[in-house]
Amino acid sequence: MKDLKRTKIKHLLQENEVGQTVNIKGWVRTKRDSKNVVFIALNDGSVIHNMQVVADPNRFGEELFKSIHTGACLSVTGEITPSQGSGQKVELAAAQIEVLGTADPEQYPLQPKKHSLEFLREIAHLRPRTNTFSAILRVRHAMAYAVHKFFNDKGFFYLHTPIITGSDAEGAGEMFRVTTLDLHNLPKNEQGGIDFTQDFFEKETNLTVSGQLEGELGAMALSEIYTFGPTFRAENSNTTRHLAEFWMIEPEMAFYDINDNMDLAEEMLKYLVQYALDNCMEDLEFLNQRALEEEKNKKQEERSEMSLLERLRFVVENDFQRLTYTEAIDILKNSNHNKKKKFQFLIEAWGADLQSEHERYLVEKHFKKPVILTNYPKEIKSFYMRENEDGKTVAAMDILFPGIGEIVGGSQREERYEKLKQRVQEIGIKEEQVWWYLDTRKFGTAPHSGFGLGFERMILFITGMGNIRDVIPFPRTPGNAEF
RNA sequence: UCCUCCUUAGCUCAGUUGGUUAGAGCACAUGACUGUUAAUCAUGGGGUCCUAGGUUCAAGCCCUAGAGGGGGAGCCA
Repeated sequence: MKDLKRTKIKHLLQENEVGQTVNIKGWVRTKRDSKNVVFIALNDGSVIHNMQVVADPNRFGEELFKSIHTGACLSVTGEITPSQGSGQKVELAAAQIEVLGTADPEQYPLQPKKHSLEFLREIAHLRPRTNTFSAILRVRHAMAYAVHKFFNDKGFFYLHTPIITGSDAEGAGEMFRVTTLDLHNLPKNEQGGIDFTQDFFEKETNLTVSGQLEGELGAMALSEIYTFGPTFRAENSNTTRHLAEFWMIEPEMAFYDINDNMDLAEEMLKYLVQYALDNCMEDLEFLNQRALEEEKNKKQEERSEMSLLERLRFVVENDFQRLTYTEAIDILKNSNHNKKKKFQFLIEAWGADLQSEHERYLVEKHFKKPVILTNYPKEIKSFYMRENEDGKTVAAMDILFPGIGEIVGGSQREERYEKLKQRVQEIGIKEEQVWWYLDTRKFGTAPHSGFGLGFERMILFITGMGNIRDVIPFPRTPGNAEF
């Protein structure tokens, strides 16, 4: 009996195994005892539900159960039987219980009760053992898998772009420096600056803030590629939607114009949501319930009109609203919100960057659905975006989601050599930094497009969580790199 | 980085106008209970009131500074 292979709880709850003798291993969620019977809810992370272990205390002796508390790890062997209670169909009648690891209840911080997310962040090494975080991590896994499946099925190639980069022209924010120099004794060059020729790469290097530029190199050979990897921003951003280390998905496609780009992004977002609905329903139902409980603590006007599951279905079933920046400015300028001066930043003239209050108004109040904004003024967008015929806007597109804001940012890339070179000069990027990027426009250039999707922002939307620190196992934010 | 709010038992929180020995629920321990569902019932232990300084006869409560955390803004994905 000792050599019985472990069975996952997910399997036992799905399949009819009544009468079978099986072994399960997992962590104790709760223990309830009375004189003649002990119930232990055991969870192994394979599924959100627990297996109820039923044991006769007279058979095992009192001492065994005194060492079993919430958090302990057990190996239990016994027969799967129909449950007499109403909470579950089957349960495990224990014949053998082995304590693999105890959890001293005076020290173990997790209790069978509701904990605040703030407290759980302080014990991020243990929070995967809660229902909420195990559900999030399973959904996160499923989404990562679905990203690869989506692109693979479309014939895109997964391109591994570098994490250490020697280029600081990506322009997406402050970078983390990578060096092996002795920080207490830095070598100096003749000008009195730091002599990076003595560094590991013999030049300044940083952690990547985007794989896009390298992604374009791949698209100019393989036609359609995507990247999916960690990205680093040393911005001092303290918000519920920014991390210093996050995961980004960046497809890049030759021969796609801005409209093809939007179609792909919308199709992908819908695919991911549908995949979660098809494959993660038990976890989503739990998260839906959790979100409903949380809503009760909010003021009436801050509550969302739809539940999490309703929001997910809504995204799949409805087309995203597409409009240009110029149209958006008109809507905002003529809105009662603007006339009654309810915006902190009033919309007055064309050319201003949209504040998050404006984006929220468009998505949550005006259209009440995901919005794709296009053709922004070139002054407020990046150098590599393709200039439109009007000479003042670029073929950019941002997808805005309710509650999250910008979830996708993309554009048709400037494929004309002279135009791109001119923009590089205007912005003040040194040509020797991006010569390889300019080469793609010199040799066999082609119209192409791409976008970036913040993976954690997508997980925020799908799980209904409110803080990005709760949808990544070990969040990195300013002042915090614990665990 | 800016604005704003918070910090009291392991956790979630109450604590009146500044006034005696700082409370509750959960958790934990002990006991009871013939099948529970975050079990229930009884009893018990558990406190650097974030830190430092100040005002006062008297500070958990008022003032100053600092630390940690939440929310919002900017930057963006």
